[in-house]
Amino acid sequence: MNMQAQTRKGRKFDQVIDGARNIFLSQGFEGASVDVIARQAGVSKATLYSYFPDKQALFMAVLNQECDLQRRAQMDIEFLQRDVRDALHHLAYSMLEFLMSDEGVSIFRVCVAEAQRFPKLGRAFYETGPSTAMSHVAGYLSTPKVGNMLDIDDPMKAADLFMKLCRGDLMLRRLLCVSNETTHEEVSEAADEVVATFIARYRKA
Amino acid sequence: MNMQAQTRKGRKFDQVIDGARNIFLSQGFEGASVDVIARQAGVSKATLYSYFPDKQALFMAVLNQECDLQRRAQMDIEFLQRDVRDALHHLAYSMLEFLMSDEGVSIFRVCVAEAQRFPKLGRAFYETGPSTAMSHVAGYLSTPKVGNMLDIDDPMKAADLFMKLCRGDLMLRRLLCVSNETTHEEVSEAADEVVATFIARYRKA
DNA sequence: CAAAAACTGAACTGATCGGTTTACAATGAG
DNA sequence: CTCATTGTAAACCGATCAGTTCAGTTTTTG
Repeated sequence: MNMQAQTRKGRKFDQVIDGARNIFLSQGFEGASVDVIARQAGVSKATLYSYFPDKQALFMAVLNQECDLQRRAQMDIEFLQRDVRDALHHLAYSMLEFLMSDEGVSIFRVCVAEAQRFPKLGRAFYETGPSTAMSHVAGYLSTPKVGNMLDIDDPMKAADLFMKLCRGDLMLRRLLCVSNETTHEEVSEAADEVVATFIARYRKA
Repeated sequence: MNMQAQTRKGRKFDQVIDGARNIFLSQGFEGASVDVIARQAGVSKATLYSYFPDKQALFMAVLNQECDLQRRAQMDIEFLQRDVRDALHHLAYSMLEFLMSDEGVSIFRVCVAEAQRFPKLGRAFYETGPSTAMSHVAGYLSTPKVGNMLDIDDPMKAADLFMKLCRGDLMLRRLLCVSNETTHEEVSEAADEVVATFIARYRKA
């Protein structure tokens, strides 16, 4: 009967999420007023509140959608086939691209900002975001192919290192709005550096 | 005539800064109301506004004081004397201790949170905080003593790596309020890991 | 002591915000 | 067509907040 599997409740649901996403990511949680979100979404405030009980629930919905998207986009299986060095570079590059993107920076900023007064949010973000990513990396690092080249005893610790290496001065400057532009060359160079350091740490003795 | 070198303007100046520090670091910038700050400082709101033109200026004053304190506390020269490995460990340990402390986390959180709507703050924090620290580390890494043991061509890049290595999963969990407790052993272990990786990357060929 | 400077407490302004309500219009399925 | 669902616009509520004002008190200073 229904073309869509489930129209959540009404036709405007997606508009609301999209509008909220826009405003939240550019203004933060406190900075985003519900009136502005409703206007941006092209929806009345009453409609918005018929979908979500309050502002926090709306924010959580946006966060979940965003993390889902990122998770899906990451980790195309194809790269597992490549040479380990190439695969690591690809992995570092795509992770850096996300971390440095407007979306990545915004969502991280907002979650860190609100974590104290809204702990459920911090935890949700950590688990659907960085923690999941780290597990994926650890999974790859446990592969026999990697085991041939590197001597990794604790894959989670190694994955932590790998991700640490991606979060450097570049990202700090972005988070703090010191410099807002980053070239693809800079990113690729940074990815080189990540791989070099990672292999230096874990190469076979 | 005056016992103190300079009483800035009035007697209550320090009270105001201290009170503001308390509230800002625990509640964030938006979350801290000026009335609450004044009450915490034991000062009338009128007095507070006689020292600072507005809430942002007050926050900047707190930030500057905080970064000054941390800068002064860091980098005791004594550690330069030690064995390089020990010195690096000491450096990593004290940096980690600060990054994981309530103060360190709070100030970082607030600055990241407000950087977008208050860019001057982000820049000020970056420069008096992480950037200065990185320069200090780079300075030490340029030392002949270090040069004897490690092969560092670009000290700033190396310092960036060193600091990256300090900002791992542990700190992420703290920032996002996933886990609020960290033992000294965990920190010391993390410092070991920092040093091991750093030396692996830069040891002489 | 006397005058100037610093401070107080409380009321007040003007604005914003999250969330609710109400009276009404558009939509869409049977 | 009919009627329930879904949506709208705007007023409204109660609360909070940054910043000001002012009449009066305390502290400092000379």
